[in-house]
Parts: sequence; structure tokens; C-alpha cells
Amino acid sequence: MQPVTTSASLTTQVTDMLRAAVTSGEMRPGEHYSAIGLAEKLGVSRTPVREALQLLEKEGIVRIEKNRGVRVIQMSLDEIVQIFQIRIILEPPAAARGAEAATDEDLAHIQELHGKILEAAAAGDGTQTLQADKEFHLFLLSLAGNARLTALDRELRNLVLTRGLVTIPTSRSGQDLADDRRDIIDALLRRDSAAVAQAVREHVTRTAKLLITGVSSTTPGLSAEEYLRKIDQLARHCS
Amino acid sequence: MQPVTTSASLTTQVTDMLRAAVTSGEMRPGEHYSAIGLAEKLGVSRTPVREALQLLEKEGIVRIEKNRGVRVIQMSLDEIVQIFQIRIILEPPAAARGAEAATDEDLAHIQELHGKILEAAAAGDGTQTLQADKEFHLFLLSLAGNARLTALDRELRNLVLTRGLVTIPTSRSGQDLADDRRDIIDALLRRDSAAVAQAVREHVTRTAKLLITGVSSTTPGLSAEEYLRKIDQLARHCS
DNA sequence: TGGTCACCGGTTGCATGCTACTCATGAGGG
DNA sequence: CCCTCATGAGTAGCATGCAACCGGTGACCA
Repeated sequence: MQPVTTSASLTTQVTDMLRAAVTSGEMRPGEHYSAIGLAEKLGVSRTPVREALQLLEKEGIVRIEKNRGVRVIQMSLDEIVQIFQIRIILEPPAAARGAEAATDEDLAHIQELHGKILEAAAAGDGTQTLQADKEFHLFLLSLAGNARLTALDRELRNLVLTRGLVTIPTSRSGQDLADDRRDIIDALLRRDSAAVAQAVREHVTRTAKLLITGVSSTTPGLSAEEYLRKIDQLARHCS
Repeated sequence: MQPVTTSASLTTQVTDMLRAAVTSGEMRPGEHYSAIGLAEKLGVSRTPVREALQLLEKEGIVRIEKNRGVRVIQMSLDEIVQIFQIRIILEPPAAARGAEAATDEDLAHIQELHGKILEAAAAGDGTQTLQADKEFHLFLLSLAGNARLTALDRELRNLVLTRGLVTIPTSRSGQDLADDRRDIIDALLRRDSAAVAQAVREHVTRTAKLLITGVSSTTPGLSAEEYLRKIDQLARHCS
């Protein structure tokens, strides 16, 4: 039904391309880039690139250094912790509400999405698995009927991806995460919203811990302990 | 110690000015504006205005209509509810954690900020009251040590301001809100984090209800009931 | 009279020129 | 030998030119 999708504005396209370049690892954190260079590479003028970079800066993906160029932000462990602190607060209640509001078709669709995760995981396609996992969770959250919350969560997830791609898919941890999802689905099918909240909470917490230990292990001289402690520092105050 | 604060970029300044123009009511929701017109009015070229508008669009304050100009978004009651649903989930645990982490100086500063709210309220300066209230809450949240959460909350608050300026300051409700703040401070001084969470939760919930009934009363044929019900639809699932 | 279409004012979107700024390098002085 | 400072290469930031595009209005035709 789309009328050939009159191609979106260049600025928008460039934004997406650059974001993809970052999450795919093509543009590396800490590295320096110039708007003029990126413009040439993409075959457009500096203006849309510059505007795209400003938007990405607002997302927290890059930092613009006045008259110096742009730098992909090397997300610190501290910021990763902050993001997960937020996710651990937000996602459980949203998922629980989603469980209440879900129709039978929604539940069927969830199981379908779950199937796709398993397929991708079985095929050993890490990127695809991550993508499918994201869709699964975002669909669940969207059932709560709060579009802004869903969008917010999507952005938080994207941010982590810039650091997370490498570290997530170890086989052992992949199994744990799969078990978590199984728990979520079981609770969903029972329409036990409290159990859904609990399962989601554990799932996100586990993801956070995996990521943190992973990142800190590749950064010698950094103790994961301190950061692991912080993860549920906020969530435990949820009344 | 600041080296004369080399003035921020024009784009940034324009962004702030336009945002202020929206929240102050100078630019009205639903109204149509052109980048070229705004640029003339501000005495700058179209480029920084255009870039500022793109950033504001990302914040959700305006919508850019291709080749047509820009429109200040008329926030729907539904979106207001969504924003408060998020705030009611986020703020209580953050405030509670802040209560744990606060130093004695922090507590003193909080009381100072509280004093400023009372002053502004006594002087009958609505705008100033709102501003002081924002600072109070954001400072409390910042004590939790999660800068991203604080920034997020600031943005959510700004969004509501585009609709909220008019409706908040009725004398009766102002007193209720002041009482809430009193509760928050009492709990803070006792370092009773659970009570802080509870008090914040009630405060935000009350604010939401005031705003919703206010807005719906100025929009005839709209029942507030439906929206009021939704407010804590998510928060009640906080385990 | 009703409908279609061409035109036109107004706007954004992108490209590009120019200025001012930042940082690094290297020469010159102490 | 070290420190200082001038110079230059490279950059973002802003202004402006130009084309493509949208929507409305009025003329023209059936």
C-alpha cells in the first residue's frame, strides 16, 4: 500500500547508515572521523552528514568535538550499568502489563517470534539471534500500550549494541538466556503477570551481568565486582 | 573557573530558545511555523534553525512536514498518560536510591531547593515555581548516580510542560503538591528510602491526575476517567 | 454548474563558499 | 636541552544559492 515509498530524506538515510555502521563495528568506538570524510564516502554533501551526526550525538552514540571531528563514543562500563539500571526498572512492569493486555493472537505471535530466535540460534547466526531477540522483547513491551516506553527501550537496547555485539554469544550464556525466555513465555501463557515481571527482570539482569563480566574481562585491570553490585541498586527499591 | 564560557554553538542556542518558546506558550501547539520565518525572527540563518528543529523533532516537541514547515505537536492526553506512566515507574526507585546515597550536604541542599519552591509559590510566580520544582526533583534523582536516568526524566518533564503550564497552578492543588513534597523531605531526613519511594510515587501520581483532569476539562466531550485509570496501570506491576 | 489541471507562492532539502577555530609541528630563543 | 610561540593543515559552523516539492487557487473545459 505504500506509494513506492518516496525515499526518506537524505539526513534520515545517513543517520540510519551511520548508526548501522557503528553497531556493525564498521565505525569503531574511540576512533576519529570527519564529517567531510564521511560525506565523501557516502557520496553526499557535508550538510546531511553533519545533521545526522547531531542526531546521533543526541542519541549518545557519537560525540562531536568542536572543529575537530566526531568520535564514536566508547561506552564506559558505568554507562552500561546505568542503561541496564533503567531497563531493569522499566521492562518488568511493562511486560507484566503486556501479559494482561495480550490477546490470544498476540500470544501466538510471541511464540512465533520465539521460534525465530531458536532458529537463528540453532543456525549459529549471532547477529540474527540478537535481532530476533530484540523483536521478541519489543513486541512484548508494545502490548502494554505505551509506545513511548517501547521506543525508549529500543533506543536503550541500540546503545548497548555498540558494545554488546562481541560479548553476548557464548554458548553457555546463550543457553541461560534461552531458558529465561522459556520462563517468560510460560508465565505469559499462564497469564501470570507477576511471574512475567519476575522472569523479565531476571532475564535482563542476567544479560547485564553477562555483558559486564564480558566487557570487564577484555579490559584488564578492571574489576567487574563493583559494577555488578550496582545493577539492581535501583530496582530493589521498586516498592 | 570557566574560561568565559566560549558561547555554545548557534544550533544549540537556537534549540534552547525554540524549546523555551514552546514551553512558554509563545509558540503554540497546532500552529504552523517556517524555518525561514523563525530564522529571521532570531536573526540567524536557516541552517542552525533547521538543525535545531530536527533535534526538537527527535525530542517529540515539533513535527517537520516535508516542504511545508514545522508544527508544534499538540500532545494528546494519551501521550501525557504514557509519559507519566514512565515517570511513575522510574522516579520512585531512583529517589529511594538517592536517599540512601545522599550526604548531609546533599540533604541540606535539598532543603534549600525546597525553600526556593516555597518562596516562588508564595510570590505567586507560577513559572518560577515550576522551575524550582523541577530542580528539586532532578537534584534528588541525580543523587542516585545515574546521569542517563536523570537526563531522561528531564526530557520527559520538558515534554509535559508544553501542555502543563496552564493547568498546574490552581491554589488547592498547589497545596496538595506542597504537602507531598513535605512528605518526601521528611522521609529523606529519616533516610527511610521506602517512604521516599512511596512519597515520590504519590507526588507524581497526583501531578498526573491534576494535569489530566485539567486538560480534559478544557477539551469538552472528553472523559478524564479513562485516562486516569491508566496512570498506574504499569506501576502496579512493580514487583 | 462541476470537475480537472496548470500554475504559483512558499517551503524545505541539499550543496557549497567562507570564516574562525583547534591542534600539531617545527623553528627559534633562552 | 627545554620551553615558547608562530605557522599551517584540517575541521566544524554558519550563510547562502538553487532546485525539487507541496498545496492551494483560479482558469478553463465539459
